[in-house]
Amino acid sequence: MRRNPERRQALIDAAIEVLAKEGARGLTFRAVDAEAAVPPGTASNYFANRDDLFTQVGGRIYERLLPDDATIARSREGVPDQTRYAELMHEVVGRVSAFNSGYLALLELRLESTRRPELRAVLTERIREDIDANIGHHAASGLPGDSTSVLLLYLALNWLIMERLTLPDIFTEQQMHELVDAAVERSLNTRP
Amino acid sequence: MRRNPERRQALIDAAIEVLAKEGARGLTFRAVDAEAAVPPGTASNYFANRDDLFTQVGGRIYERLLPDDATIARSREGVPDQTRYAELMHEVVGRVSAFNSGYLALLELRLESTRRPELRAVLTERIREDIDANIGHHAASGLPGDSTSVLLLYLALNWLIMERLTLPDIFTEQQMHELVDAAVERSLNTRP
DNA sequence: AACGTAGTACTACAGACGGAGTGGTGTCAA
DNA sequence: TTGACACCACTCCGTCTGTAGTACTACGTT
Repeated sequence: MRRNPERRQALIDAAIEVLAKEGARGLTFRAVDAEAAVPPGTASNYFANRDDLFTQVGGRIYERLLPDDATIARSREGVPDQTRYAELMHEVVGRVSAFNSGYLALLELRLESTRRPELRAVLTERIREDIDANIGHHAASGLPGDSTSVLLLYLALNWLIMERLTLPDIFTEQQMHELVDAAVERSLNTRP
Repeated sequence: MRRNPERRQALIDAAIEVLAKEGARGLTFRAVDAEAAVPPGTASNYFANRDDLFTQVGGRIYERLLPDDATIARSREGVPDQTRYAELMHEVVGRVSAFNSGYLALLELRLESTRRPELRAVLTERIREDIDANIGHHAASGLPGDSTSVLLLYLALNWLIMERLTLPDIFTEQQMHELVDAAVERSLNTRP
């Protein structure tokens, strides 16, 4: 088990690409080696077995999907109102669906987690953290809408991205844009 | 290419189970043969190649996820109000997540459709039909809420089922129940 | 009722591919 | 000199597709 962190990260990034391109079953040591353009056998030195590979990718992939520091900083600027919030959500949807392979890989991992308890445990933890962070962030912003609003938004936007990435002809760009706006609007403007 | 429709259907059903259990890459002729408990080589006689197998499964799986006639009949009874509508949505979520392997198989197919244009075409058509039917059905019911409401509900419920099937520990049963209610409520009670 | 034919179920096999794992070699740094 | 690491070669194993060939069954014909 090798310890070179840069190389390990590069291998994990390669694994994400492989997941998106070939699916979960296609994620093998050989495929990762090829994708990362390292000599065959390298990945085998960094991960004990395929299970370990899945788990490590599951642990890191969420970090790659989160906004970078610059984006976070920008998100804290300005007055938090509905327009601002909608902009943010567009940013999230845009960023996540731009990192195409990352989200597809996450979907593959979710399905694979049906068969791998360790992977499921890792993903559950990461995603719960993310959801809690979103709820907390929203509460701190002082905008209307309770945690249920945030969750409904979370649900809708996730499937919207899913739809865009897997069956892009179902909705037009225009429709998707409107759906994001509508989701934000209805999330914030709740009836008593 | 054999023509026995019952046997073909049985093989497709077996393929759905295989998809859910083993993932898209695990869907092979041999695996289908084994799942359907028929001699090896049988599936190979019913589908020209793997691509054909995927496409045929994609064409049928949606039928297995739709409500049966009895459920449709019941759904037309009673006065259409919000309570009734919520019941219906609970029925949908319950039915679809009860047919566990069917929905998982559909998710696998969606991901696989990234790599198979024919499959993508089939799925796109089926899903668009379903969405249009839902919008039409809702419009005919006379309940408040426009097509955007229906779409947002569609998005949220789909991801909710996804969450329940792949990472069941993210939300409690209680939470999921509340989310369905909240989604219906907010979908119907829109602000001008 | 016997027969023939077509469609289908089943079996077996050939050929090929790809992946896991392992042991070994060269190299660089402490 | 020793240890960690990148890199490479090789073997074993499992599995997949496609096809050829045989056995069965149902049905129509005479």
